[in-house]
Amino acid sequence: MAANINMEKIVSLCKRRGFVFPSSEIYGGLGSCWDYGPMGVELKRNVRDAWWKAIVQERDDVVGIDSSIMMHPDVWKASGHIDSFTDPLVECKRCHSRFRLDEIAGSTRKLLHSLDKPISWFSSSGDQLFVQGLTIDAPSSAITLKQAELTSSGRLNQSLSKEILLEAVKPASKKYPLFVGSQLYPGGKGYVVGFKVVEGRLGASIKLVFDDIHGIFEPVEIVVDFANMQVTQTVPKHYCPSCGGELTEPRMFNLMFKTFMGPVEEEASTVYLRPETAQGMFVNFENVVTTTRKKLPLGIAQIGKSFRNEITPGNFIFRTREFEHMELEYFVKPGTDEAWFDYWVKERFEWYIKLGMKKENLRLCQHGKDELAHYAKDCYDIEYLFPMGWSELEGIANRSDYDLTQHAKHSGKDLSYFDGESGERYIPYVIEPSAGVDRTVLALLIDAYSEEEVEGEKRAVLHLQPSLAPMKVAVLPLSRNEKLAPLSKEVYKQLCPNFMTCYDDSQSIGRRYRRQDEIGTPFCVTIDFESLEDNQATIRDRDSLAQIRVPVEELERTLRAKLNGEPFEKTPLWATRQK
RNA sequence: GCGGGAGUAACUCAGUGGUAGAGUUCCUGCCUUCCAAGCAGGGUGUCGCGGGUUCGAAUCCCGUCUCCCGCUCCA
Repeated sequence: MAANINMEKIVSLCKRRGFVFPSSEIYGGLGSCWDYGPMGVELKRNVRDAWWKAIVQERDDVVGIDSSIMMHPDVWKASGHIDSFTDPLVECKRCHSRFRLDEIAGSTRKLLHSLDKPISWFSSSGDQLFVQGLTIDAPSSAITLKQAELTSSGRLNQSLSKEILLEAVKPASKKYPLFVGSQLYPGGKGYVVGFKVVEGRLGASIKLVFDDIHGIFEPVEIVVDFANMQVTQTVPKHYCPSCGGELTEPRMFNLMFKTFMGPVEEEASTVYLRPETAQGMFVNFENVVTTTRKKLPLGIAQIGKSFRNEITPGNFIFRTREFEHMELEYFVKPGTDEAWFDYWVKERFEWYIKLGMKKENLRLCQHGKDELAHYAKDCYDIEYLFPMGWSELEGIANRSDYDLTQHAKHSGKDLSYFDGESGERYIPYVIEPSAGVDRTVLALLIDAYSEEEVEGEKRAVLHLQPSLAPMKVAVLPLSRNEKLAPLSKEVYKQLCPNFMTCYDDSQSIGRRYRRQDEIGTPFCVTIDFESLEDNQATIRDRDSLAQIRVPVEELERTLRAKLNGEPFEKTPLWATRQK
């Protein structure tokens, strides 16, 4: 992404040129919902088509389906979405940050996973206070003291209550680990923490809360009781990872949209809007296998809307509650899954480059074991450098045999596959590349957008690959002079059955070129007065501004060749003709 | 939900109590006009909504709605 591109520019362009509008705008808009306009719908359709072509059309091992958005409620029980899409959330009472409870507690590791022995020793000399004996199992080089507060009367300096960064550095000596100020040192096996006490005396006790700055480790609370010369350690229930504050009781949130099937709400059964299209492929696995007579490896692909009641959507069309998925479930023999996983990671990454995205704006990112979804054995993200930072375009997951096994269990149907070649029967593994259409559209817009100088004037242009451009050709009479209209209209009529073509005769020719640049139209066909005599028209190339002149009857063939990537000659014709 | 920001023309925004503005865009006309040309015209607004204060409110007060950003999440 170029440095001068921000989201506002893209949002503004989308609004002005008819790519994306806020949903229900005359009513003030609806949060996180967006409508695609005349240009946007073409671009989006082209993205879908490109995916479908690469995944279904050009492969003999993948077929498509289109399953319904509402599915049997038991599907979501089997898939695990009822459980894992229902996240208990807690909120910090102090800074009001919100977290998933399992992120803070369940999946985190203990910062002080063990104490060799209860902390039983401390000394105080001069103006320093030392606590010794903490054994910290922390690979990270820095942890933070999140909180230090007096818990009984005393005169420890208040400055201890502000956040202090504790850095692990080498001890000066193994025998006598040193401590200075508020730094934490690894002392052989354990750690020693020392605090500078400005005003302290026996009779006070102090509570310390330690936390890893990366938020990976569970916070630990240590109370040093000076009166009784005791140090006690407790693992507090939960503290806010960002400020160390107290958290509220967890509340349940279900990320799935719920609705009712049947006209009377009370009597109707609850159904969910699908949060992914994948389950449609799993529940139809057997249907597809038997009707297509395909053998494994076999992929089932689908493009369609999904719905997630995200706590916080945002970043334009990047995260919305209603969005469009392009998902492939690729069923393979267990044991071959890892090779196929690698294959699809590579294949999918290449796809974005083939769409014309700049390679430096794309990267692969492997999920850590901790971040894996409930069904995943391994997962890679394809990320794009959006204005707000690297964010995910697509996830490629090895879902193992999780889904088919779950559905077999819940439905009572045998979903194993009989491999005629080896004579074995097994539950296939699944590799799932799952991409977001809207995100891809956004990334393409950002990637294609550029501001350039032409003859000292600025122009905004979308360098979209021709296959993606909403309009392929614009027919532009040089002026609105009535003599030019008949031939121009004739050319338009000739081209529009073949390409998405628009016609524009308002205002100056230069202005119209700029308009087309801004929506990414690759070619403009200009009819001038000479055309009336020689029956030739000019084709102007969006990227190079070069022009060529071809007979009207050759336009369709030439445009088709250029749209398919035939190179354009470089001399700007108008420049040589004018002077 | 919490915090911050913002709602005025299609877009970007100015306008701190006195006739609602600018630039861009858009439209029409003229011009044998090739990269946002020129000239001449033109259009646009419940100033987010509802109350209140005031002779008078885009402006001050109260309420309310919505959007954007962050937290969160992940395609």
